[in-house]
Amino acid sequence: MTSKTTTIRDVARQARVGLGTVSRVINGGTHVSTATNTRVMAAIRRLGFRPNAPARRIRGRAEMVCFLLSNRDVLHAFHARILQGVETYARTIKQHVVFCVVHYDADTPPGNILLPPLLEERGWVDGLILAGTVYPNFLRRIQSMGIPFVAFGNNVFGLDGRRQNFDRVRFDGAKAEYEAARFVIEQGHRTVAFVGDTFYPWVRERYSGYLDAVREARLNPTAITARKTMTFGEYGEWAASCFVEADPRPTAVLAANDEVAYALWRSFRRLNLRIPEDVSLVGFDDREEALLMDPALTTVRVHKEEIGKACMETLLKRLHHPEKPFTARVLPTELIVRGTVRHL
Amino acid sequence: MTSKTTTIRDVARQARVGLGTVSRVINGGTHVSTATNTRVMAAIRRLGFRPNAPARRIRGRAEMVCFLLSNRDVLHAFHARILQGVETYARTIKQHVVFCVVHYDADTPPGNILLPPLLEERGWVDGLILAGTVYPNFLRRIQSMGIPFVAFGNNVFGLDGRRQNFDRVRFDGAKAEYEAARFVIEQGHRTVAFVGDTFYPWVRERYSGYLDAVREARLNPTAITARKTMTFGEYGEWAASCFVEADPRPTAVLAANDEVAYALWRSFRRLNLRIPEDVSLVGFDDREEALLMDPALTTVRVHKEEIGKACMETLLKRLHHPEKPFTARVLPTELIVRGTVRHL
DNA sequence: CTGAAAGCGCTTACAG
DNA sequence: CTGAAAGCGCTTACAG
Repeated sequence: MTSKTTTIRDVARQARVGLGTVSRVINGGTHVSTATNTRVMAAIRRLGFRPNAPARRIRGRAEMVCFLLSNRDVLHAFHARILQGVETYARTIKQHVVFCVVHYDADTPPGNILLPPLLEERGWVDGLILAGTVYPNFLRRIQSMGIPFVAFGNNVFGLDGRRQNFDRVRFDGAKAEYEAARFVIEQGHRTVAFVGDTFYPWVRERYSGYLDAVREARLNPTAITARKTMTFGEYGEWAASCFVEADPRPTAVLAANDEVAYALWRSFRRLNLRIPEDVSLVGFDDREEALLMDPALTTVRVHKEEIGKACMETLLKRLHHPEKPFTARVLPTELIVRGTVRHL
Repeated sequence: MTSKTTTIRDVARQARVGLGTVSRVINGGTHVSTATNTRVMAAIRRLGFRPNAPARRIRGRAEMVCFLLSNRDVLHAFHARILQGVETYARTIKQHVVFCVVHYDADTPPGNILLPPLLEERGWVDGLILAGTVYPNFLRRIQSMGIPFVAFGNNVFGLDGRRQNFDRVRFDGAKAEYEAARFVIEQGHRTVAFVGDTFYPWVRERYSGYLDAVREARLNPTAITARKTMTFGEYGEWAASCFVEADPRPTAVLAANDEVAYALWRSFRRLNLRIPEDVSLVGFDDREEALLMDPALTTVRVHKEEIGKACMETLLKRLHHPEKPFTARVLPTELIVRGTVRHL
């Protein structure tokens, strides 16, 4: 938009050096004498020169990675926090990150999945961070692009144990839920329920952790895990109505995530069940809803920013060492005890 | 990463045409005979050729705009929806949009505000969409970059009436709040309060609409608008505690936004004030919290996706017609009547 | 309509 | 350490 953009050529003329020298200065000033370096720097400053980034990119300078969020209509706060982690870390290491969203069906053939123009076109990004829900068809689509990527593993479908040819960052949902269930049991609860649609692998994983803890304590599992095509909120409401009819009624409920927990909380209140006096409640994720509840929700905290940072680190390693074996990094979680579990 | 990237040159050889012809085909195929066009297309398909985007960008092809979100720690759902609108619309017109965040203090000198690398460097983006909180110093920083931009006007500080030399998209907060207050008054309420820190221009605007309606009805304004350095949630809690002591106690409260409304709702419940039986409540924004409340919150809906789309449209017009006068587009709002206002 | 050439802004060997 | 030249992958006048 400026009438005449100043280029590397202008700087070279101004500083009375060759084009290559200016280029070297821009790229760190190695192999340049201090004298010329300062002269060139001065010229750059005087002319207000700023290198044209896309031009540099042609030759491999200026790395750029893409944070690709799939199948989230509203930008989900959970993933937004992961993105935040990516951004923050990228800044410190002078990496560029662009954010893209994509929507697709689980049964669309890989070739028909429409990617954002920034990915469809070649040359923009060097690598990908996959967040959101990743079905196998999407994974294949991405793999066919032949571009390095790392996935937030908890949301990937069809990963069960099989050896995978891509990098992952994840947390151990089974272990986390096992610990949450242990905590509830230690508080004296004997009828502990789990609520969550196990169609989703990340719910299934949490469910298995719940089962481990309950069986270990020689209690009977009471779970609502049926597949239902409804939102997590609706699922919680539905589950709450099931519980009032249950006999014995659980004294504690582990919700697959905070969204389900919130819906349970609201529904229980409507049914005149007080929390935690009548029912104890534990969530998962530690999202915004957890603090909106009253009392605040006891839940499993997932360190979203850390996940973002780990994704970026993993991707960078891959970019610089394409031949190394694939990794699956596992991040810790943390049980946050607030006010929704009663000691019996 | 592919061993040998195929270029326009490979396509030209394969199709037995010149480089220029391939370029023309890529860029829409005008001024090319149907025969050559199909031959080139075939070659492109066979070779799996995809043009290198940054290379095209050097010469002005491939437009790219930036959605710049400022001073939002967690990606605020409100702005996320605006971004969604931008993305969705951009897709239909084959525009690229990159998302960036920036953090700064209101009193940092413009020159010292650190922008994301994607903006600091030249050549990446053609235009900017400013969302988040925009203080005057930030506005100056952006303007000094000499790059076209459009701002989501409601969140810009220091805009009062003055003629501005940039494009804006906004909604009329005063009119919206006027209508909300009118509605409450028509339901029979005579003591109607407003809660919100008028330090924020968008709150001040809503407050003025509230005042208009109350005065028009010859009622006494009862407002809590003091400047407090706390979150909106804390502000709501604090305001609730003020109200229980007030005499006469307001029968209805207009909250500056849904976050304040949620805090009021929770605080009132703790104080054993039922909503809407004892106090009626109206929010603003129609964010996620509105539906988390029980009963659901009556609030003013802001069409966030529409704002995003309008921003993109405005920016594109500016990009293609740099000389046209600046515009301030005003989008409609909508009062969503749910369950928190009682008919007296 | 089409090819050959010059050019975009930068980087990278290549000599010195 | 440094300049002149060739090159990155693409686009844009320029002839024809």
